[in-house]
This record gives sequence, structure tokens and C-alpha cells, in this order.
Amino acid sequence: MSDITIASHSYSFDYLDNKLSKVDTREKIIYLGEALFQQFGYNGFSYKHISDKLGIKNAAIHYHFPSKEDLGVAIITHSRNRLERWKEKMDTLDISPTEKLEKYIDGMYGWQIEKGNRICMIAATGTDYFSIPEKMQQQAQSLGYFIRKIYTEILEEGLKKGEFQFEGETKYQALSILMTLQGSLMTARLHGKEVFQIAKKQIFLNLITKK
Amino acid sequence: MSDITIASHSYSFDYLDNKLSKVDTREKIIYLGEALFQQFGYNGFSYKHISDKLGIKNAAIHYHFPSKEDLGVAIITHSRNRLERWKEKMDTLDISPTEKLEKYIDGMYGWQIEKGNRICMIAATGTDYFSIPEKMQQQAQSLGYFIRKIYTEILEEGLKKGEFQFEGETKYQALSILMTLQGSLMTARLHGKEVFQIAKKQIFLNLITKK
DNA sequence: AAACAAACTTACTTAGTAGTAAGTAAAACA
DNA sequence: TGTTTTACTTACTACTAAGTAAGTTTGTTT
Repeated sequence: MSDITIASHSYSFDYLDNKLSKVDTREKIIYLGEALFQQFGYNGFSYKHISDKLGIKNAAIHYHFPSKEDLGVAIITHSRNRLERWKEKMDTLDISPTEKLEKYIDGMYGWQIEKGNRICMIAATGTDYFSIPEKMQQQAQSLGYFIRKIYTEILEEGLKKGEFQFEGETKYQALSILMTLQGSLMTARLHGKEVFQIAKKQIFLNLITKK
Repeated sequence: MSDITIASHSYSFDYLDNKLSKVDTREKIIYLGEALFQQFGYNGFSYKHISDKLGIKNAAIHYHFPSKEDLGVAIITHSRNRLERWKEKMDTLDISPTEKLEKYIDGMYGWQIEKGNRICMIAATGTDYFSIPEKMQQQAQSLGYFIRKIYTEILEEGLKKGEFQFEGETKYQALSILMTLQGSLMTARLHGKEVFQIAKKQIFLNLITKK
């Protein structure tokens, strides 16, 4: 039984099973919570969805995360930690800005489409912004700035090396690219996965130096 | 009493009062429902929020809209009708593609930021996509294609008249612009209204012919 | 004046939500 | 070996959600 039903929409979490079986309950809750949060929003999932899926009782989740706010905070923290660890690994690679940008786009956005039509953490917190606790809002803000910084640095490097060419300030071009990617994950739900590939293609077309 | 509180976030609806006082209850419900939907999401608002604000009982809303699905459908229909009427008016204006694009961006996205940090209807339906009724999903899809067509036509005209210059297919550039605008409304919640202006600026920088 | 329908209210049901208090089994510790 | 701690379960509470059935008021039609 690897399915979960929310609002008559049955969703498969098979892809989580492998990971879930290897870690403890606390981590399982965060993993599943993260997926649910990015698929159904903060108001769209409950402790029961998680406990049913994990074969435990809802009180068990309250043991690990007394309030939903605690869980929400843990989810964003987990998401950020994973991104930071991944960035460290990426930084050791000696690749061109163009390759780097593509790896970042695929690593941060591409897989979310494949794995259950998720939207990114910034979009997930953004849409529910006025109904999530203040702590989560602050975390999301900070995560957003962190991501903007990453992309600004990549564009900066691409400019210097002459691989990229664009108008306006680098940090604003980076922000613009991120907003496009955010929007593409959402639009992909309505109009299909292809729109993400289209977004990616247009981003590079608008960026790569014309010869 | 012009405020409504959802998840300890009090929100002002003053700007609706003027309009609300002139129309009947059914229309008031749709007006307010639309605002709430775009601010808090489909799962984030209830009949009680609406009835409290309008000084009626929740059953009164059920009289006009037996199920929440009926209300949701009415909200998207209303949103689409307004856009269609507005487009008809816009089509009579004899303005350049550049001016036209700016008017469309401000008319469809700009005011949403000012009036209660709304996200656009496509983003609102996209984030809650898996927990909204199928009818709403279909309507949202159709509305999305309609909007894409509008922007594609503007870009097409701009290309012909030599005002715009961009890489890739016109319909994909239009889609890319729309996704950027969508993302900007969401990011504006976390990082402030300025990001919408930045998005707009970058869109035009990437579009306007360099001399 | 009587009948009817529109637009509600009152009062309720059912189901789901976050959260809690008290108890339990097994592992870790002293 | 006895005690404490960890990780739960059982069994609840308080609350909010959508939705409904029956009654009430008000205005309109016949």
C-alpha cells in the first residue's frame, strides 16, 4: 500500500519507499511531509496522511513534532540542508557556467516535476504564505535569498567568461530566471511536463551569447 | 469590520467594500471568494470566512452555491469573463505592442500585488491542483491556454512591427514571460513588491530591440 | 387576499483537523 | 537487577470544515 489519497486524488509515493525503509521514523516523517507539502500545500496535508502512510498513529508524529509548525520548520530546514550539502558537492566540480547552470536547474527543479509534480519549496511557502507560521515565513525568505545568491554567482561567472550575455543587473536576471522556473513547475501541473523543458530552453536562449 | 482573519493573519478587504455594497449577495460571495482563493488557496478559506465578512450565515452561501465546487467553478468563470470583457475593451485601443504588453501585464498582474498580495488565478489553481475538483482543473487549463494565446498574439505583432526581438518560438517566449510573471507574484510575498517591477523590467529588457 | 417563490436563518450532522493525557513495551542505563 | 528513557499506542478533546433539512421573512404574482 504505497498510495495516499488527498481530496480524492490518489498519489503514489513508491519512489520514497526505498529511502523510507532505511531511516528512522523522524526522518520518514520529514521526507513524506516534504513531499506532501510540495504537492498539496501546508493546509492540504494532515498528520493523518503521514501516519497512515507510515503505519503509525497520528500521536506518534506529535511525539516527534509537537505542533505542525515544528514539522513545517523541520521540513524547510531539511530542504535547505540538503541544498547546502548538494551545493558543496557541486562546487568541487570543474565545469563551465553553462553546464553548472543546467545542473543546478535540473538538480533543483527538474526532478521535482518527475517525482510527483511537486512545486519548489519557495513556491510552496509562497502560495500558503499567509497561513503558515511566522518562523516558516522567515525560513522561506532566507532560503529564497540563498537560492538567488547561488544563481547570481553562476551568472556572474558566465558573464566574466563570456558564455552568457544579457541585459540588466546580474542579480535581477538571476531572480527573473528563478521566477520563470518557479512558474514552470506550477504551469506544468495544468499544461504538462513539457513546459518545464520549454522554460529551460528559453532561459538558455536568452542567456547564451549569440555568435 | 472590514477584516478577516485566517490562520492568525488578519487581512483587510476594505478595497472590496465599495464594490460589494452595490451588488447582490451572490456576486459579493464570488468577489470575496475570488480574493480569498487567490490569497489563501482553495483549502485556505471556508464558507465561514465569507459569511462572517458579509454578515450572513454559512447556509446562505450554500443556498447560492450548494457545494464548494460550485463556488470554485463560479469564481474561475467570473475571473475568465472579466478577462474576456477587458480584452475586448483593450482590443479597441490603437497602441503599440510594447504599450499593449505593458497594459496587459499591469492589468492582469500588477494590481494583484497591490490588492492584498494575490497570486494569479493560474498559480492559485496550480498550487492546489491536486485538491481542487476536476471541473476547476479543466477551467484553469482552458484559462491558461487563453492567456497564453493573448500574449503570443502580442509578441507576434511586436515581432512583425520590429519592436520585439527574441530567440525561440513566439508561443514559447510568451509562455516563458507568463511563467516569470506568475513566479514574481509568489516571490513578491517573500521578498517584497519590488520583485514584480524587476520581473517586468527584465521581461522588456529581454524583448526590446537593441539599437 | 391567498399562494408562491426567493433569500435567507436556525439548528443540526458528519467528517476531518491539530493536539493531549495517560498508559505501555522495549531498549538503555545505573 | 531495577530504574529510567525512548518511542510509541489508546483514547480522547476541542474545534472547524462542508453540507443539509426545516422553518421564517419578504416581496411578487395571481
